[in-house]
Amino acid sequence: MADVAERANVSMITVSRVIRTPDKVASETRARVQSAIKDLGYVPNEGAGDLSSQQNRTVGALIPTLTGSAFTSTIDGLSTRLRLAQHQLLFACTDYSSDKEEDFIATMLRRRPAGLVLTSGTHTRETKALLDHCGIPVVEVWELPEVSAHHAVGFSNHDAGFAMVEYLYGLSYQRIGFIGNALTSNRSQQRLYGYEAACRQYGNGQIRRISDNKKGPNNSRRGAQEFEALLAKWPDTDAVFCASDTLALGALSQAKRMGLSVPEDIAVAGFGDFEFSDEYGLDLTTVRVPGFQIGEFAAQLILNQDGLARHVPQKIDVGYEIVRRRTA
Amino acid sequence: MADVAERANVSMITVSRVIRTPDKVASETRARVQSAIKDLGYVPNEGAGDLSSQQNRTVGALIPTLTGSAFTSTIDGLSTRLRLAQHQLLFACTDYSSDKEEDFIATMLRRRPAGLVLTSGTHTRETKALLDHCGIPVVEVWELPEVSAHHAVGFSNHDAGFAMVEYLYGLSYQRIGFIGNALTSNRSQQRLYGYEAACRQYGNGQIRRISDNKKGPNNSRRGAQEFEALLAKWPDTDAVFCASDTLALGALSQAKRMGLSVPEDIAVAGFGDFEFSDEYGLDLTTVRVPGFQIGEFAAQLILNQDGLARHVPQKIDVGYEIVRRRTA
DNA sequence: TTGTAAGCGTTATCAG
DNA sequence: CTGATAACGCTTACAA
Repeated sequence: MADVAERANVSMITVSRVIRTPDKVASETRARVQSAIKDLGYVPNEGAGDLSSQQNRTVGALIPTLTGSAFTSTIDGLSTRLRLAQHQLLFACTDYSSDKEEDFIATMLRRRPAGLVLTSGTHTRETKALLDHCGIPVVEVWELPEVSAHHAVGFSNHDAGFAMVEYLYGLSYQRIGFIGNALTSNRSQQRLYGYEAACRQYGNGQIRRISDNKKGPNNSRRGAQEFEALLAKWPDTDAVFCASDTLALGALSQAKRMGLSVPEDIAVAGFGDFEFSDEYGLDLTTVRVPGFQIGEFAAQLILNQDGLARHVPQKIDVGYEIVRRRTA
Repeated sequence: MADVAERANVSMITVSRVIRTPDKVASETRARVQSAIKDLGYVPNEGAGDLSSQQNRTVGALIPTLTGSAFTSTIDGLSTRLRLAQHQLLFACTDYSSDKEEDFIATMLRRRPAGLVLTSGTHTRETKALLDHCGIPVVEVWELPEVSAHHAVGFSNHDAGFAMVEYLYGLSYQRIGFIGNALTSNRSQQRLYGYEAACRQYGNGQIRRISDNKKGPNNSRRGAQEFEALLAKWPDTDAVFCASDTLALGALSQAKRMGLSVPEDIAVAGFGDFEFSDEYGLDLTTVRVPGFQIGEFAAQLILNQDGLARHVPQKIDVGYEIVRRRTA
């Protein structure tokens, strides 16, 4: 920057102004500085600028994993919206580990980001303390906690689960099972609660669910295994609600192996409306959630807070939608 | 930091040492400083540290999009490996736009990252200039350019395409088509070239491909459309090689709609071995690539360069694997 | 083992 | 409209 200033015969602060507030510089001077910048290939050091101005155009985001994840569109949305505001995204995968999450959050906080976007409402005690004292906006996405000190952009997983099971009952299915490891996240847990509530309201309240407490991700393999176990235990099950489309894919796969036709012998419903869900004649009935929008809203929320003293945590409900296809 | 120093009755530099090189501080002093840090909830400002030490523990990564992308596992791998080295990931989605790419790269460079990971070998003139003069290691992933000023971690898309088509000829398929928009990336282009080379070597050299020059992503819809158009033009086609599994999914979907059975009437091969590819009796024959490893290697390459003067660009070939399943 | 002084590259503040 | 000066929070280099 000193070189640019010298070449343009101005002081450094004028170079700074040309970059940040071009209007406040005489057009002649501006032109001189701009060509000096170009000639020298000068790239401003934003870190130094942040330090000096006590601002930061960085936002941190944490996701369990990206592979086969429902959150990819949310990250796309975040990235897209942040770019428009000249902000950058610090990103990390926690791999479903609370310890890694804590580690990542602590590390990100050292960069003094303008905000943090999280996909997990459950944190270690240490993490909570970090979050409560860091003084930047924290946005939880893909859920809508009743009480929370932080912002949230999402929807009611309970209500969405309830709505899907209600829909199944409306189609006259009577003996509905639940597939999915509810322990992987609060989201899965809430979908399970929604399922249970609907069973109580529309059915006889019986819960059909293999709760083996096995750890592990909600992948297709698990969907297939739980489907098989569920039918072994309750052979007259006529529908299953899966906590994710990936689980549903496994369930459909297993149904096929077992010679069951869907939805005639058994109906299958998923959650998420993943890319593959309406393809290959899969035609999966599922719950659609506006993932990209969630990312955009989360970014916007953080951008809005910029510089503000802390105030009331906001909640944005983006809703959900039952997508009726062939499997139920 | 000044507060911590005062509370522990030491100078700031001692606090700094306790954080960065604890061994170089007397254990008593260290304990005093550490408890002061804890009491005050002090979080070091890494940006300030970077500025002072002229280092940076940040790595930038750019991919077209995350949704339904083959690169998600690579980002997971990057994030995982970087964490072990206490580095952080700056991430952005270019949305297949060269202009956005240029914008993102310019913006990231302002943060003075330790390195850059890119998924696109084709850049605007401006971008190339930026990359050549930025003085940090740049790693191109998912391909292996013959000549390049940058590092690369990937595999030969040409050879992988060739190998798959060679495999199809080995199964006695004779009239093989290609599905996919080769213009979306150099990777698709190379896969097409590989297909063409195999057709020349093992077949009569005829190229069956709908080159409508339509822009747009290689999604399932496109796979279905191209499949239909291909068969309309060459009804006796007995196999298709798709440039991605997502395209293949669309092709399979369309085959089903057209009442064709796979692989009896027509074989279908994909590329990528996405999560869904061996599920739901889809059993897609495809090419597997170690995406996670690519990310890990790319991170490692950048970490290795840290502080070094620039030297010979390295190329790491992670290979590929034909995954033989039911569709071909 | 600890401390002092200088400086990293930028911007806020106040003057002119 | 432009500039001088003093930070921003930390680390290097050198001293003690």
